[in-house]
Amino acid sequence: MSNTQAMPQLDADDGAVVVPCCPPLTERPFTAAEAGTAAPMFKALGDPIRLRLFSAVASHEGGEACVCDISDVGVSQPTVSHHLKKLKEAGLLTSQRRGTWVYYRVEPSVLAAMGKLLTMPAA
Amino acid sequence: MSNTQAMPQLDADDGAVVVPCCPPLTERPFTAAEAGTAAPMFKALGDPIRLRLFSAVASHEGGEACVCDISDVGVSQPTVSHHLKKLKEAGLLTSQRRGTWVYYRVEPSVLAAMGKLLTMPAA
DNA sequence: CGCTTGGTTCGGCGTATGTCAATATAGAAA
DNA sequence: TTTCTATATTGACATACGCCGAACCAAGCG
Repeated sequence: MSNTQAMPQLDADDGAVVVPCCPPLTERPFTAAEAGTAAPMFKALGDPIRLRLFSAVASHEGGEACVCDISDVGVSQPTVSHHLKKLKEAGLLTSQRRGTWVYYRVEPSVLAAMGKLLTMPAA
Repeated sequence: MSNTQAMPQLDADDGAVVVPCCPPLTERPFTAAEAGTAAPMFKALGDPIRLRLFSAVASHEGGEACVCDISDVGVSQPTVSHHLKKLKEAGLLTSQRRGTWVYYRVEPSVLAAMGKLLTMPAA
């Protein structure tokens, strides 16, 4: 599972496909395919703990944070790890081990893409 | 359930709290309270069917659509109704009965608020 | 090597969620 | 009123999800 081979369209670590995705939600009705791509990103942010973890990483210096810096969200450490994994699988975060610690960082392009989805029709 | 009394912070129809909510996710770590408020909105859009329904309403003329216009998303009629209810409870949609038909419309302020959450730190 | 610290994975448990068929309600129409 | 159409609600079911403790892996240190 944790082989380090080069894999196309995958993040440096593992499982974190980065896609451009979809027009604004208000532009035209989403197709099933578009919804299937975009929904998991919203879903990933749809849990309070994950939202806090994501915000903690995103607001951290350099858009990057060690797990140890953001683990204080009121759940056990395994649960934190589980949620970070979900965020990574949704393509919102990437992870990198540096020595003893593991650092998570936001995927800026995905954040921007989600922002555009919620764009209003030019007022 | 469908009493028509004036209720503070509640939508005209029922259960649809409209809140301004939270700074950008990247500004500072979300508090538990902020996460508890914002997460349900993302959660509501975290299902492909709901995302399509929401997009269908949002992209419809006048940001409003009859249920009959958007029900073709591949699930049964009760399921459509169920998802629309969820979107309403999350404060993303409001509903209004006009004669035989029920019209759903987007809550523009909430859409804008979610967009701001995903704002990047001024590049 | 063994020990300690940081983090992930596993197994299980209780609850939430998505779905449908069946039924109920709201209006319009006959 | 009876009937028909449009939508909502109920009840049941299978699956997904969030959570924890226990066990496990990875890296540094004696």
